[in-house]
Order: sequence, then structure tokens, then C-alpha cells
Amino acid sequence: MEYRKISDLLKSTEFGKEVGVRGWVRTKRGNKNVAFIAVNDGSVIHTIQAVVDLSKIPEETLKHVTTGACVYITGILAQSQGQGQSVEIQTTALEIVGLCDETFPLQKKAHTLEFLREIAHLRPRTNTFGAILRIRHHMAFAIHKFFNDKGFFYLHAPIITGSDAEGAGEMFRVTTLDMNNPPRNTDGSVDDKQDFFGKETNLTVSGQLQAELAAAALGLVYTFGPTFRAENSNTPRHLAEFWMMEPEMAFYDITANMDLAESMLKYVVQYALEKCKDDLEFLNIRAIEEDKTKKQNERSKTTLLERLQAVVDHSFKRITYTEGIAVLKSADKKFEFKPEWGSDLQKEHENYLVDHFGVPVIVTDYPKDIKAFYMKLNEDGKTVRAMDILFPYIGEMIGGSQREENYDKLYARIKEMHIHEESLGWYLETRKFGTFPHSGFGLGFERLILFITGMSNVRDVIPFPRTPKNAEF
RNA sequence: UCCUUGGUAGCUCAGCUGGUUAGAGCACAUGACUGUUAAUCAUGGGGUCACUGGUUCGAGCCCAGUCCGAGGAGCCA
Repeated sequence: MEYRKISDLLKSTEFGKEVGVRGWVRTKRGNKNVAFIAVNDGSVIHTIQAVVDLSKIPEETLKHVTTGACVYITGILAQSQGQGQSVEIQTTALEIVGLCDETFPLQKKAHTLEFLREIAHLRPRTNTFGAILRIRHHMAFAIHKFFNDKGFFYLHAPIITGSDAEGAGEMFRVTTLDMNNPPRNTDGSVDDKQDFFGKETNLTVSGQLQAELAAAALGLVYTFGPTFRAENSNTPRHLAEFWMMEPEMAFYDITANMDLAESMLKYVVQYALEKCKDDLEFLNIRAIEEDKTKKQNERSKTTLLERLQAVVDHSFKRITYTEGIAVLKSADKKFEFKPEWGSDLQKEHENYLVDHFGVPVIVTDYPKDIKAFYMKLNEDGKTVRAMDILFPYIGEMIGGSQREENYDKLYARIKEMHIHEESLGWYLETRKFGTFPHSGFGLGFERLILFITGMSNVRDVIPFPRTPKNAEF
């Protein structure tokens, strides 16, 4: 007898063969003659039904088959006599490996996502989170596959950084100093020279600058790893610890950059539609059910599966920031913030643009003053070669740019923006020694998963979310 | 961080204008039932009304503060 994955057994036609499954009980039903145990092992969203003849299995054993218990079940694979499933196991042996008493918080009913966040150590055992975690895996794999197939090299950017000038937000300090009694300089400031690295260090907020260094040697590279922002952001789209994927391409201009980003997104969405069918169908129904609880005007006009298919089928709309502002100004809608050339697009503006064009929108050529120092200046001297990809429900999915490769212009920009140039000497040297045109972008992985799964809070698409005032589990 | 909103049984929620012993469904326990599909039916146990203080003859309900959650905004991915 061989233990098998439920995903295999549900597809099997080896009726009459003895098989075994190992997993966790989702529900038990029955009467005094027969019991039905639904078992899930995580290999698929579905359960397999084990049929137990009560004259063969002691009642004492069956008593401990409770929701959440871990069981090993052996039996004969058979075509089901019931309606709900095609395959089932006629149980010959049943072993309770892990008891689960009535204090187990997951019940045979729907729970709110808020409650499940409080029991994040148990929520992978729900259908919803099982589906999300499987999809999350497949999406990470699809990203690696996409880039590998295109000849990119996966670069491991450092998690600990000594650079304090990346300008992407508040950082988490990394130190081994005694917080209660740190060594101090004569002026009272903390003496970082005595710290582990001999200087102030932090957790990375981006792997981009390191990726640029590697692109100057390997040509096409990407990073994919955890990223940390100590911002006090309390929104459904922000985490203090999230995963970011950042490709960096030598000899790509902004257009090639956009082409790559668009084809990558289409590739991974298509991959999900093909490889995560069962999970997506479950989440599709889940989203429809959830929608019914909302007010009429807040309900979505499309289903999750329709939105995913639409991304694959349609080209993204590409407009410049200046054109975008013009669209917003002529819009038949009152904005809380008036669209004005020079100020950043507000959430309501992004939403309007995406809604207006009905497809993901790539906005390019933003005013230089609202973008990062490393973006390439356009001939007009006012705008930079930035590109943001805006998605329905999500907002900014990708942010990228062509990089400024001219040493003098980049140096001037660093000065202009009062950035600590000493800590960026190594970065500037890429422009000094064989500088090259290049581009790249950053993709927030959780935001991608949000879009793919139809969930609405990033805290529900990462196993153990870290947010302000919350680092449980 | 700001604005809005919420915290009542293990879970989801009701609780009227401040008035007797705080309710329901699910879950759980016991029993019934010859194949169930979140099985069904009957019976039963289960409460620091987030916390602290105040107003009142009387507070789940009113007031103040604190903690925590959610939504929106900002920051961003």
C-alpha cells in the first residue's frame, strides 16, 4: 500500500486498488451505520471522501475524527455512490495521528478574514488560504521561469544595507548595540563605529541600486526578495515586510522596459489561469459571494476570472503624465484633489484613468520633481523617463524608469535633491566606468497576488503579515 | 500620522428611548437517523458586554481616556 496525494487520487481511475491518504479532517458526517470523512492534504483545494462502515471501524476511533484532526486512512479506491464527488475511499483502516479538540478555532463555516488574521498560524488550513498560498507559489515560480527563459540572471541583493540614501522610505535599523546603554561619542550621539558593521546599517528598501551594478556586467538581471519599509502605513496595500521583484536591463530604453513589464504581467496571469484553475475557480466564487454583501454601487462589474482574462487579451493603454492630466482635467467628474500638472497623481486620479480606459494603464514621463533622483531626464528638461503601471483595484502595480546614465547629470541631480553623495560613490562609479543605457522596474509581489486572487488586503496574501504594531507568529 | 467606523458566547451577529435573570444561528456535548455533501432533527452546557474611570436610583446602551481591529487619505510597491 502506498500513501498518495489527494490531487493524484481525485484524477485516478485505479478503482479497486488499495491506497492511503494522509491529511487533516475538514468535516465528518453520517449516521449510525456509515460515516463520511472529508480529508484535505493541501495538494489541491478539494477533499477526498473516506467512507467508513461503522461495523468495521470501532466507534471509539471514529469519535476522535474531528474537524482539524490529522488522520492516516487506508482503503479501496472506488467510484462514489454519492452525488458530490466521483472518487472516494472505502476505508479499511483509520489511524488518528493528531487529535484536535473542540477548542480548534476553525469551524465548518465561513470565518471573517479579520478573524483569520488573528489566527494566522492556522489559517493556511482554510480553503481560501490554501488556494492563495498555492497560487503565491506558482506566481513566484512563473516569475523565475519568465526571466530565466528570457536569459536573465537571478541576483541576490543584500538584505542588510549600509546605504542610507536610497530614498525609498523609512528604514529598519539593524544593530547589535545594547539599546539600553549604547556606546556614545563625546557629543552624546551613538557611536556607530562600535556597532557590528562599524557603521549604521538598515534593512533594504530596494535592491535596485545593486541590480544596476550587476546589469553593468551580466546585462539582464533581476532580484526577488524581501523588502522592508518602516513607514507607518495602515492600508490594505502596504506591508512593513513585503516581497519585491526588480529586473534591471542593460541597453533597454523606456519603451523596451514597458514592453517587458507588460509581457511579464501577461505571462504570469496566463500561467495562473492554466496552472491554478481549481484554486482560481474557488476564489472566483468566493469573490462573487463577497460582492453580494456589498452595496449595489460598490459591486464589481466583472468577475475575477474575467478580469484576469482581460489582462491577457488586451494591450495596456500607454499615456504620458501630461496626457493623463489632460484626461483628468476634461473629466466629467469632481475630484477631491484638482488634477494639476506638477503634482503627483492621487489615488482617485489613478482609479479614474484605469476606469476610463478599461485596461491597465502605463503612465510615463512624470515631472522630475515628483520622482527619484536616478531617473533619466528627458530633452524637455522637465520630465523624466518614468513609467508606472496602474491596475484596476490595485493602483500602482509596477514602478520603473530608464536610468540616468550620464555622470554629470546624475551627479547634478544628487546635489539638487540634497542626497548624501558620500554613501553613493560606488553607485556613481557605474556612470564613470563604462556607463551604459539601462532600465528597470519594481513589482510589488503581494499586489500582484492581490490582483490574481481577487483578495482586497495584502495582509491576506502573505503567510504572516508584518504591519505597524503587528509582528505575531 | 490624520479622518471615519467598530469591539456583546469559541465564531457571526441582534440587543428598542438607560429599566427585571443579556438573546439567536453556527460550533461543542448527549440522543435519534441505512449514502451524507458546511448532512438533518431533538435536548443541553456556555458571557469580566475590550479596558479604566465617570454620570445615574439603575449603564451592554450616555460621557472621558486607553488599547486593539477595519475602511478612506497620505507615503509607496
